Amino acid sequence: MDTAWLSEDEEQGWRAFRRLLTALPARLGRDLARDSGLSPADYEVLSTLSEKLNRRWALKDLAAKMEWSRSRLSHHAARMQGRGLIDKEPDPQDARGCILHLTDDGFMVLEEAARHHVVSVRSRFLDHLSSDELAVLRKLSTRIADLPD
Amino acid sequence: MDTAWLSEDEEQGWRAFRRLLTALPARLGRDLARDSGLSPADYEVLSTLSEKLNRRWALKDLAAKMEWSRSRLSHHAARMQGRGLIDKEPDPQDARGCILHLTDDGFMVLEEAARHHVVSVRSRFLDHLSSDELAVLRKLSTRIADLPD
DNA sequence: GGGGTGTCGATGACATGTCAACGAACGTAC
DNA sequence: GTACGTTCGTTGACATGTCATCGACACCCC
Repeated sequence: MDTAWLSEDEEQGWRAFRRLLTALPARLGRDLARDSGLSPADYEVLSTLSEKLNRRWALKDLAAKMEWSRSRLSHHAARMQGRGLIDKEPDPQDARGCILHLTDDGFMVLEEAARHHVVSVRSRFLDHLSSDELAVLRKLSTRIADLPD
Repeated sequence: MDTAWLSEDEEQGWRAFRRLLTALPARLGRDLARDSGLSPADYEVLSTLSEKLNRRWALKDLAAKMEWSRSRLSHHAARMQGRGLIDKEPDPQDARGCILHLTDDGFMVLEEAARHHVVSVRSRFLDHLSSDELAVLRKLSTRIADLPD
């Protein structure tokens, strides 16, 4: 039904890719939870925060960078604050805003998680691609992700 | 952080692909909801059910086919039954089990949804790939998705 | 400097998914 | 035929995500 008006090649390609689209994130997410007790969302927040020099970021900017809604990040940050991974401070520049920052605890958790995560990404993904395939994948991914929303 | 021990090429490739991994399902899901009022999960249940000749499937078999947990499908099927998209019957072969079947309503909703969905998959994905790229993507997707869990 | 407009983060209602636990029914071995 | 372990679908508690709404504040323009 799904692919009633696709050619045979298109249908097979789309089917195969759709399987990857569900299986790969599920596997990486399971590895992450097992190795570090983090959800993929936790990991994304921590790693994005850690990219800033002072490990601080205004909520709205972090949300924009990750392409999350402010609501989603507000909910998630509250939970992560409860676990001591990040802290929240008032923004001195804007009394409406708030600054999220990675705690030392959060940073340590992230470093340990990253060590495992890289292994996971390799063993479940990168190790099974030739460099040509990776180049093709990168080009096509960029092209499609860059399409207007 | 994420990619601290990846080569430059690996990091760029993985980053680009990760963007696709989140952006594409989000866009297709939005299209689906807008065009048909279905969630991606709804659509998957309906289209998988419709593949059987009699549009009937034991819950456990449907769950296995879609690689869902029985719990997830039980929850989801209950909601879809409430909307009249599917029905639930006792399994004559096994008094523990139940048979899900696509209602006429559900089938009509699916047909309309599929019409739009194909357009969506084309315009957001297939139309932007050469046939060579699609072939590469299919091969690599199959290889990676087929890895053990 | 005051008023309208827009942005910020928080919140509550809701939809969805996971997990562990459960009772009922199955199937096998005795 | 009955006792045992397994499988079935359901359920409840919980984690997570969306959306609409809100009060507080910022910004702009007069």
